[in-house]
Amino acid sequence: MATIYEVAALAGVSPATVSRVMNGTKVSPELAGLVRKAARELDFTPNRTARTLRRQNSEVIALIIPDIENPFFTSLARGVEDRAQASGYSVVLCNSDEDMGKEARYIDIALSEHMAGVILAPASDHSDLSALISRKRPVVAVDRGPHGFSIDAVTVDNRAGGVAAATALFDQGFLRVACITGPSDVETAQLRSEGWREVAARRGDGSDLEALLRHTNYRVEGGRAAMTELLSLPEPPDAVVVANNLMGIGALQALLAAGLTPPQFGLAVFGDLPFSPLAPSGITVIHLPARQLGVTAATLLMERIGGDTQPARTVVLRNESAAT
Amino acid sequence: MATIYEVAALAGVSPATVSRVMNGTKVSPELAGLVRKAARELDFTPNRTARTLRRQNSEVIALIIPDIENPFFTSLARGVEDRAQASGYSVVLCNSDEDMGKEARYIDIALSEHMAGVILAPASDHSDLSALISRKRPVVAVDRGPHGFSIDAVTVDNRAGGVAAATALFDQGFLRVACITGPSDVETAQLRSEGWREVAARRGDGSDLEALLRHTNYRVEGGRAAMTELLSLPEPPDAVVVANNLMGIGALQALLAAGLTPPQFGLAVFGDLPFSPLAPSGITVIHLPARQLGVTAATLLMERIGGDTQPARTVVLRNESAAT
DNA sequence: CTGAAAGCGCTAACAC
DNA sequence: GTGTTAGCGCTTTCAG
Repeated sequence: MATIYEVAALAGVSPATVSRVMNGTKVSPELAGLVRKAARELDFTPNRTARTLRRQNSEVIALIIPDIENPFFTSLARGVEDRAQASGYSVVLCNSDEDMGKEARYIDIALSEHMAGVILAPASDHSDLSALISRKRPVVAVDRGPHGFSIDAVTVDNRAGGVAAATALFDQGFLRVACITGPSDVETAQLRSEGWREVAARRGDGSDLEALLRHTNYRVEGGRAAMTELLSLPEPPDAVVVANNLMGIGALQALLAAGLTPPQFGLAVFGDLPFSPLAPSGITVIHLPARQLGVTAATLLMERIGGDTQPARTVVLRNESAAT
Repeated sequence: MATIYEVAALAGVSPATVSRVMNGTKVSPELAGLVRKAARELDFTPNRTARTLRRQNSEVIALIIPDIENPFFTSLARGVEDRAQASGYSVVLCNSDEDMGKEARYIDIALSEHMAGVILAPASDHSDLSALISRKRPVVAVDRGPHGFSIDAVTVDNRAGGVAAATALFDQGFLRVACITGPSDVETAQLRSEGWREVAARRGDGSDLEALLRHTNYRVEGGRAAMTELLSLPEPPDAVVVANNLMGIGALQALLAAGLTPPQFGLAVFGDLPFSPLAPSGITVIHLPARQLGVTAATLLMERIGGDTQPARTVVLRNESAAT
């Protein structure tokens, strides 16, 4: 792998001049020509490692998400990517798999590779961002708040979404509205179920709410299992609020398997049902602006990378419910 | 950010000793203890950039895929990740977006960050891997062959899949079987449609095959548009082979919109229909072992990184069709 | 077993 | 406008 010195030698100039033409600093056209020719001949690729070491920063940002197989997060990733590319940054995607250990490892990599910044959807409420903070690296939390750390964040109003979902179901005439939500140490899971609880406490049939609440993983199987469980209760619910897209699919599978087709059984889901061949009918979906979350997070990050030092901001995006 | 020198000073040893402790080389227990204590106190994180510059290689591999929003590729990514993590490597995911320009940029980054290797699903037949090859970096192509470059590859038998798909449809009694495939410069798209053509030429009703073939992008909208077009033909088909999962969903949308429910209209799709709430009935799916493709590719890459220099291998995974 | 010192390839003062 | 040179932080001979 050719170095700047070899290029310099071939072009008959100093390494500094080569560096200058590679970086677009002013150099006389003749020399620039020679350098470019030499670089081409040697198939020269600048060594980013060396450059990063010297400059103490790179042009790549890390995006750490908890589930790369969830279309919500890939869509968010597209948003981040598009925005970052527009500013000349590349983004590398890291899958924490809802695991704080893996998350910590990726944070470590981002840090020690001197990446320009990181955007992350924390794997848990206890995610440790202190390494990022203490080294003053630009960070923004997305989808889930940065529990206990004072950094930029962009989320949606999950509690309001929970309220809207439950309200929609009660308005449709259902009486026993259950709730399937995510892990109890994940913010979105808590808030969404809290929204549901608030409404259910007021409008429910007075039965024990905790019996109608299920915490599970944010996956298809989790939703299916929880739904199956709820259906086999002595007094089963007649409707359910499901806290994410994947679990929504699982719940729907369980319902259909039991011969219950919405709106025969009430169903409200957070996030769009991905890749549905037909517009889901009889299902209330709380639309989550995934891509926009990504774009916004990237925008905030770019500002921080640019040197913005104002106090941490939290931006809350609107999520419209769309009953269908 | 603390350096090895500061740790050394605090521990009263040389930088070399600190380095040794951090890397697990033999050091007396007393010194090792002192070093670890100092490192902890200073919240020391080794600088990977410097290490990589010095060692000329890193412990991260790049995975470049053409569409991060396609569950087939995210599933493949999980396979790569799991296998790589098992060997102590981290993987960063790059989305080429079916764009050779972006792809080239990511290859460049992988190269100039001295990543240990790269696995990529080429954006096109003309993808330029020469930079990787000439620098002798470990590379393996996955899902799509490495057109014209002699490197390891892992694929499925796409032509056979096309044959199986078309055959299944004719066997079901359909007479005019059309085909919706991907971009004409993408290998999988070509091979899958070739498989179809071979069968259709033999068993079709003798009408012009090219009129029944559509090339489009590998996306939902592409599939939907192409299906709509086919349906509006003077002599529309009565069945269709669709070359990927996303287009399959689009095609299904168009069919349902037209009031045509499989198996009323024949449908065979490559790749599992993701996140389907119910097992698709009346649809033939050619199962693609996405995760396994990833695992296998990562395994080959790990071998190459380990120094294996045998001639380039191509491994072809089995893809079973499952009519349902 | 430990330390000194020479770079890895690049950039950025600082001279000229 | 261009060249010289001193590092960025780490690993790794090479001595001791």
